[in-house]
Amino acid sequence: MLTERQLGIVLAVVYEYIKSGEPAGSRTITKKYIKGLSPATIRNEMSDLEDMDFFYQTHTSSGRLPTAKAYRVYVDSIMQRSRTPFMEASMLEKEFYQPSGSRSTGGIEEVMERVTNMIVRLTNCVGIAAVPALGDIEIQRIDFVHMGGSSVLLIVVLKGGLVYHNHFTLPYRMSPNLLEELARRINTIASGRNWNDVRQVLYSYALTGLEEMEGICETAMKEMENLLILKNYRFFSSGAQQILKLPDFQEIGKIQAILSLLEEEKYLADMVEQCRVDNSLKVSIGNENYSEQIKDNSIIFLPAKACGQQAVIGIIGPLRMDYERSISILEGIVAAMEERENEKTT
Amino acid sequence: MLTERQLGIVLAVVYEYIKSGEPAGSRTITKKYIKGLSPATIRNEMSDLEDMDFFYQTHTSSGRLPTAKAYRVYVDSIMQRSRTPFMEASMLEKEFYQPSGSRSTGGIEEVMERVTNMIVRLTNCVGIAAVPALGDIEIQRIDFVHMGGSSVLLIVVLKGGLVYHNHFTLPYRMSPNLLEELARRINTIASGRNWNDVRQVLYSYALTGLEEMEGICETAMKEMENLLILKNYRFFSSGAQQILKLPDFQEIGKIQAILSLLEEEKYLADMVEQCRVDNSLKVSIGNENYSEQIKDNSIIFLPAKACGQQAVIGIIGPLRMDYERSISILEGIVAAMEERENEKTT
DNA sequence: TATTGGCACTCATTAACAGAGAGTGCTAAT
DNA sequence: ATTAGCACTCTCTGTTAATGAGTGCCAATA
Repeated sequence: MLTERQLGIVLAVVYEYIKSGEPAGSRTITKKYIKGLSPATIRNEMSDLEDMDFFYQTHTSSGRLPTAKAYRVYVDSIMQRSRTPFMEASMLEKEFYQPSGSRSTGGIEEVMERVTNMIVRLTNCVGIAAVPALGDIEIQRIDFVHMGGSSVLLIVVLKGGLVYHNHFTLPYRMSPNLLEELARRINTIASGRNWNDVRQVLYSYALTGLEEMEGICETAMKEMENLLILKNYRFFSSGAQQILKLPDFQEIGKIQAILSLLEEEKYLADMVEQCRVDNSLKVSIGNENYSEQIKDNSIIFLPAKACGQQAVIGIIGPLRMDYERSISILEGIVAAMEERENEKTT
Repeated sequence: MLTERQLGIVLAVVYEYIKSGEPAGSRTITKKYIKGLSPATIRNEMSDLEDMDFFYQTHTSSGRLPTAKAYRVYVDSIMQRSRTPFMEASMLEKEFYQPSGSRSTGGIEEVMERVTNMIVRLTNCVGIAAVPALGDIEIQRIDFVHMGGSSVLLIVVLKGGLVYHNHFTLPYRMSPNLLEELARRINTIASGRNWNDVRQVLYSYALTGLEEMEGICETAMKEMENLLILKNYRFFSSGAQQILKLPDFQEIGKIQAILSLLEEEKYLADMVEQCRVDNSLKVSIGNENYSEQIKDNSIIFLPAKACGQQAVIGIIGPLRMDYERSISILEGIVAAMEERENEKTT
């Protein structure tokens, strides 16, 4: 569909624009990328490519700007050729081991936080990390804390150290002792398994011999369901401050788009889900995104492992981002995380 | 120090600027606020007031803009005269009772979140809520969750339902049973009291009969100290998105100032502390703030009560904010919170 | 002595205009 | 198929002029 030369021009224009931030003109292309041809030839090709929706112009005589379609071609070409591993990989490891205070260990939450911070620092874009599909993660412990009256605090600890908690009210008062008994029963069954596996059987088991507590059990179960299923992912992100410095985000509207994206989470959740099940790198460019409002942004997600859990790390940045660098940085971090995982288990 | 008329002019200029956003000229003042005098007279006064540092001009022939000093005079005058209670108070109550899903109750965290959201919605500024001085809050429950090996998850539940958790590593491996025993002992002593009261005695008590666990106890105590003392306040905030819409925040730099203020927290902590001990409304205007970078912002804090705990709610907004409205909204929310408190205990 | 009217002056803002520069599209020549 | 040449378009910058809001100052006034 594209000739060799056309492909070269597309790649050149995208590359030039990523590096310089300026629209690329025919002259620049002949000088820097496709030597031996005259600007006029390139112009003709460019005109064709514009018809094919790879380029656009801000005005009739400006240079060419790549469309999302062109970025897609560019990213695909990057992914095919082998990337040079991120050079500062050694720094990554150090980062992981350098304790952020006195406590050098830390559960999955701390790892995720460090990862996002690292991404922000290295890319100046917004870093994201997510632990997906809570229902699939082994339950470590469940606790009810009696807060007085019929008010109860539910705490769920998942394997890897994710902690969720939520307040709820029981249909009637109950004694702390009964509550403890209930927690013990639930723990006996649920601990070591994941919620999806036990949700069906848990209710009847917990109730055995405590039939008078039916209402309470039901409420408690519903609450756990809320915590683990409705909140399907746990997102960590940072760097919203950083992007304010980027030239691509000098418009308030764009910042707003990103902030609301982070707040909504549901669009991200879709992509994270895809990345997780396919277990492969995902790049979503501009209007390929689900949400209209972030059509000026690109999102990259990569599967990773943290504290024995599946996880996904990624980055949100401008359409015009250095995809090659971003991807190899993410790959470097995933590798560092992997290494850390292995070391832990030995 | 200021004549009656001068005071009137200062108030008029601030008021006019808050309402219109435009610098106030001498003519406007005579037309809208101080009738019966000619613009020339006002000009003379204004010139004097500019020398006294109440006004400044963007250029030699622009209208007058209020300085922080003028805002201070204005705010002081507002605080003296009685405010009309916030009319939409009924809406506030509804808000509190309207459940945000199916669960209508909720611990202090949910209350704080609702409060900040309410502030944002009503003022279009950044809403803040803080639970201060964790060391003073009664401890409800302490838990250790054994995460395998020597890795432990510490969970602390405070009265009102604040939950803190953190991972740490013990100096050597230990059995889950011993860990449970330790937790039980600590709970026996600490539960129902605050950390400041028990920190001294806790260590020796917990150790009695378990001398071989000295290292573990020490680590665990240090970890609790970290959680409760180093993190002296728990801040909730929202609305960073909203302010992007405000005309005062069209400059990226200003947004950045606010975001970093929210992230650092330590400047806010000082003010919250003051507000808490004095138990009174605090307004910090522009360069009265500790931090240089937020000299274009004002912060208002008001003491409040939530779930039996002392709390502080507040708002961060532009220098040019509607102080009167902001304050009465905050007062309205505090009143609604109070009412809710009373209802709970009956 | 406090107030006022009058006037010159300053500065921001806007529009209109011209020239330079970058880049294109088209056409005719190679 | 490629290229050189040229007209054309559009942005960007700087200049100029007109407008208008507002001040500062001074002399007149009550």
